[in-house]
Amino acid sequence: MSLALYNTLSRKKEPFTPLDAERVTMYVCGPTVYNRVHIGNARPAVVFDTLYRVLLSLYPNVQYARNITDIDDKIMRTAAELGEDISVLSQRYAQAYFEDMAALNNLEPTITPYATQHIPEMIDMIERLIAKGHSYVAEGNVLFAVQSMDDYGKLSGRALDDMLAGARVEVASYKKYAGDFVLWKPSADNEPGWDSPWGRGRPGWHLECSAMIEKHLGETIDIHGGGQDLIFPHHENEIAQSCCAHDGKPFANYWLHNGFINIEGEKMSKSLGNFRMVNELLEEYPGEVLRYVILSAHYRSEQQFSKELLDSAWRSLDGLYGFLRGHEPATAIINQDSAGYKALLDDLNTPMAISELYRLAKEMHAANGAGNVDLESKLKAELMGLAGLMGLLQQDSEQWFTLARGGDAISAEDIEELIEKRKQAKTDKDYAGADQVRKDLLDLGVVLEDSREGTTWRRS
RNA sequence: GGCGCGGUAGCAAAGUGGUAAUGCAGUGGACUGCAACUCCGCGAUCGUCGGUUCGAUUCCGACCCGCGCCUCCA
Repeated sequence: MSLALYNTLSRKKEPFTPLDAERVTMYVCGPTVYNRVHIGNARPAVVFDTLYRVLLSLYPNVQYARNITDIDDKIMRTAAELGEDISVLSQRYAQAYFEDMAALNNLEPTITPYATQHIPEMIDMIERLIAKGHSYVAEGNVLFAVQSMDDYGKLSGRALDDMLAGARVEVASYKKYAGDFVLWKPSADNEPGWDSPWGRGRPGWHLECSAMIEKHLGETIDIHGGGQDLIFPHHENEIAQSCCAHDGKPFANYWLHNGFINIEGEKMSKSLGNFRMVNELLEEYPGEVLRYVILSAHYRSEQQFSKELLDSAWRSLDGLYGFLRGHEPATAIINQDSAGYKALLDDLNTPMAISELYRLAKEMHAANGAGNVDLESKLKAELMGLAGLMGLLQQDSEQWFTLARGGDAISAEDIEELIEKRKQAKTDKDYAGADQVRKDLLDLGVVLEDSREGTTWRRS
C-alpha cells in the first residue's frame, strides 16, 4: 500500500517515491495578495493541505512551502489607486489570506516565503542563467531565451511554434523570440523597484518560485502543485528557469494540478461578476462547509459550486456531526488498512474517503446501539482519524449544532428557557402549548429533539 | 488553428470489462403525545451511433454537446 499521484508531467498516475523518505518536499503556488481571495484560490489550498496531511501520515518530515506573491503589477496598480505602499497593501491581504485559510481548517505550511524577501536570490539566479547562456539583457529587461532549452514545453505538452501560433498578446519588441519571458523588468521612478546589475527594477512573476524553492527546499523537489491554469506558462517557465540554472537537474518530480470551480454552472470570472470571495462565504457558512464542498469532488475535476451545494454540504455535515453527538470522545487513529485511507492514497480520492466517513459513522452508531463499547470507540477513533486527514469534523459536535448560523439568532439562554417552559407544559399535559414552543423555535431555526434523557436542541 | 479535459439518478459525485459507491433532496413505513434523530424500504442501464468481446457504462472509432489553456487568471 502506497501513495499514488497523478503526475501532469507524465499524464499518468504514478507511485509516489520521494527523493528522500526522511524529508519530503512540496511547494504550492500561493496567492498574489492585492485583494481578498476567492473560492477558486481556496481549492488548491484545501487540496494540497489534505495532501500535506496524508504525507505527514507517511513520512517523518514533510517540508511544505506555499508562497506569498507580494510584488506584481496588479499589486502595484491597486496600491497606487489606494495611495499606499505596496508592502502595506500586500501585508494586509496576506494576513486576510491566512485568516481565510485558517477558517477552512488548513494547517499552516512549514514555510511561507515572500517574493520581496528573496530579491537577492532571484538576482543571483538571473546572473547564473545569463552566464549559462539562457538569458539576455534587452532594453533594461532580462529575458529568458526559451529556445536555449531543448525540452521547453514538456509539462504543458506543446511545441514552441504551436504556442505562438495562437498567441493573443502582442510581442514586445525587445524580445529576440516571441516566446521569451521576463526575468527582470525595469521600474519607473514612481514604481517600486530594487537595485540590480541591470538597473532598478523588479522580478518577473515566474522567478520567485524558482528562487524560493531552490533556497528553501533544494534544487529538486518531490511535489509541485497549483491550479491547472498555472501549467502554462507559469510552471513551464519555472521549470525552464530552475532546470537551466541547475544544468538540467530535474526541478520537481511530481506535478499536481487542481481543476477549476464553476459557479452556478459557469466559469467564475470577473466579467461574469460571479466571484465568490471566501470571507463573504464565511459570513454565511462555517469554513468546514466550504471545505466539505471542495473535498466532495476529486481535485482534478472541474467542480460545481452553488448556494444549493453549500446548503446541501451543511446538511451533510449535520448528519455526520449528528452521529458524533453524544458519543464519548476518542483519540483519532489512522487505520492504514481501511478503505478510506487507501482511497486517499489513491491520488487523493476524497469523495470516496468521505463516503467511508458515513460508513464508519453508521457502524459506530450501530455498535453503540448494540452496547458494544469497544467496537464503538474503535470505530470512532478511526472515523476521527480519517476525518482528520481531510481536515473535517474538527469541531466539537455539540458546538457544531448550537453555534449561531448567521443572522440574528435567538440566544442559547432563551432557547433553554423556552425548553423549560415546554417541559412544564408537557408535564401539565398541555400538548398544544408544548407544540407551540416547538413551532416557535422551529421558526427561529431551532429544532428540538426529545429523548429519554431530556430535550436537546440544534440550529438548522 | 494547436494542446487538453469532461458528459453517470432532481442536485452533487465516485467507480468498474460481468448489469453502478456515497451525500443532499424526494418518497413509503417503523419509532414519537406531536416532531426531530435513528432504523427499514423505494429511484439511474452511465451523451449518441458503431466496433472489439461470451459480455462494455468501463476499451477503440466517429459524432453531438459543454469546457479549459495557448505569456503573468487557482
